[in-house]
Amino acid sequence: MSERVLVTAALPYANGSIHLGHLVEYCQADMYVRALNRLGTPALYLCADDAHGTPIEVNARKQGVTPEALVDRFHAEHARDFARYDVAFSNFGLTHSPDNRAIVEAVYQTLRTKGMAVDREIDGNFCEHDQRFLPDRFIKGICPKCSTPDQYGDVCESCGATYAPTDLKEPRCTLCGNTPIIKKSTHVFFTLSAKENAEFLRAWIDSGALQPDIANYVRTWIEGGLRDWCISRDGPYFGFAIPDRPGKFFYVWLDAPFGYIASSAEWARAHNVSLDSLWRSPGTRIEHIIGKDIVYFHTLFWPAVLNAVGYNLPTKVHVHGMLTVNGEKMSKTRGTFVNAATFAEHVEPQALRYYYASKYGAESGDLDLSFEDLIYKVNGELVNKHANLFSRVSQFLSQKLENRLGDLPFPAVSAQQASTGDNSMLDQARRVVESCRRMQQLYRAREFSQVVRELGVVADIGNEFMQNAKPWDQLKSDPEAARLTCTFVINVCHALAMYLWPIIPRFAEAGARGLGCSIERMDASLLFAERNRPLGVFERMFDRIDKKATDAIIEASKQSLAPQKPVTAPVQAAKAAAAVAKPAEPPTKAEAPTPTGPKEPITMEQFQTVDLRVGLVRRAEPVAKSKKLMRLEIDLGEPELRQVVAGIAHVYRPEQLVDTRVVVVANLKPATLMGVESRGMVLAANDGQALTLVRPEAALPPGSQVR
RNA sequence: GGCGAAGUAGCUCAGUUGGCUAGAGCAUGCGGCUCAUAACCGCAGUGUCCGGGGUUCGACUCCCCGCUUCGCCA
Repeated sequence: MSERVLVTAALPYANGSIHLGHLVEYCQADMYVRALNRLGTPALYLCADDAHGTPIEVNARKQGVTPEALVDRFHAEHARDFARYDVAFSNFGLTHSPDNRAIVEAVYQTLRTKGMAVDREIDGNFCEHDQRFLPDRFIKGICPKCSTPDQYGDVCESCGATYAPTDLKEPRCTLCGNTPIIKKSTHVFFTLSAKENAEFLRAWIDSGALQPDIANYVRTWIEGGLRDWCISRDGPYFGFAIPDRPGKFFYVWLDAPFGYIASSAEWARAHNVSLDSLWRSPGTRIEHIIGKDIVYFHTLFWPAVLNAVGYNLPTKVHVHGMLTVNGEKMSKTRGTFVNAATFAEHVEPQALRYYYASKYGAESGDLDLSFEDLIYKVNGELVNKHANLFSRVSQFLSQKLENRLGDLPFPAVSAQQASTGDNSMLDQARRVVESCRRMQQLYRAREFSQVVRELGVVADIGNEFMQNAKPWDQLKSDPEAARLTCTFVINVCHALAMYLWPIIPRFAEAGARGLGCSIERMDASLLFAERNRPLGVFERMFDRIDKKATDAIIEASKQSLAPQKPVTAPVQAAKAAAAVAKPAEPPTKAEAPTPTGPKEPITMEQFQTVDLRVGLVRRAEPVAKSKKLMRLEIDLGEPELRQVVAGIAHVYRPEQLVDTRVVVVANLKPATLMGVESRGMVLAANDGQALTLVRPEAALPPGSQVR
């Protein structure tokens, strides 16, 4: 059997939405896998949602749902987002799965047997109020070095000092604000510090698994001395219970990477092959694609544990840089922290893929997304150069030459020979083929930016050829010469479709349909064989991006993620609400629109001033002394629940509301009804008699926009 | 502080073992074409290759010092 490649992208955490930064990685890996497969190297793209850990456990509890429910919700959302960006996993699993549990338990047993998992008692920060040990990120206090308040338990954002949570001055639990105490607990450690691990890791790095700069980086860690790694956590924790250690769970960073293997297991079962044929097989190459931020986990613990338990080692760990937007770190206030879904609402996702491809190299440098640059690249290259070439030649043939290809003055096989440098049609064909062969190498090396450059060269050959041959002139004296010219250019388009596919598959497929060509294999030896047949029907392939669209992305990102601060102080808010609630509205009774009658038309802009959101009702109770009013606490995806008063108590009972979804006007000015402040309004339909809540049909996450 | 990356035309960048007049795209200017999504083709410029030393017949490329920017540091 031929060699197979397993490509993984890091597991997204199932506690938040996919954003543009995530997509840097998933698109890159997707292009790589698509390219490998079309180059004839079977490749799988494996990923999963990372379901475990304290943040998910705490967040689920806050929302009053089980961690499983929270995770399932994000899993569905992530799958939907990835599909929109043509990120096509062979399998997209979830680390909270039976396969993963079985794998992790077996790994643990092996480590125990080999004496590589040992117990050790350590001090932990324990909150007596919440009855739990607190991870570093759940403790805040004053930095011991520079006295900046409100710093996490591991590192000071102000001076960059690193320390233990116990070093903090005035440490507090971020959940309840109480001071944690020190408490002992027995934990399981993986004996990373054992000599053989350092030796093994040095050898593994020397095998060429890492880019040179990353290899250097990791070597400094090894030479600085490796420490044992704690692989257990105290409950309450959302994770896999450790079989022989009641109350303890496997640390998320132990089971998360095994999610790669568990995801492979799901794929293997569905395709009727054994897991061992993938992960314990000399015929498999494992390639991880990860961000800089998690190099540590993938280059020390992970290979060391794999080595200990006898799985295939990573052949490559490709590290990419972080995303900046418009030259700066993604910022929620600036609107540059953009969710995948938000971007896709305004700009065709393939534009982002093309742009990212034009920036991807094999090195680990950061990648900047400049919206200005995005527009330039997509409009100036993808549309003007590529899409327009398909368009001009297809339409010329269909309008003037019965949509039929002619023959070329050379056999396809002669296009495979080296260019001689003359400017003949054959020689230009050879240049195209040479470009395509270069692209094959570049794809394998993940040098996508150079692929994009090479694609530009090919498109230029097509455009220049058509321009110089002037088929519109040829048409007058020798229509067959014009047909010949177009046949050549169609073959250039075929090459483009074939080699654009890994980057922008739907664009390439639309192009191939119009040409009636196959692009199932990325193989330069198949080029210049398109001749003597009718052409397909041309479809418009891409539209330019308007700056208004990217502006809208930034605007929408500000809105959807800006913390919902009260617009005014409570007292002022009450006044403002009174002002709105009372006068000023209908001019006269006669002119006032009837409830059922049509209202004045409004513009889209006016409508968009209303911020409608999906809300998940957490608590509901009737307002005392009121017949109709119900006090609701609603999750709008904000840090805190929203208190909203709704006139629905005469129709709904509290238990009919809790844990159901409603639609909320999120930016309504606060008002006080019967002495209870209401910050928002729940939408309900009313025909004058019956009243019914407006409810989203699917269980979208709280805070989802309604429009 | 330590480690690392980067600094080349107005902008974004390419320049794999040191070698002929330092390149591409965009933007700008001029000209051409009309099949095409105001697209396409041709021509034209401009650079103390961050600064300063050094090695060399020769340095954007190698070495040292400095400046600036940006990452990472369990």
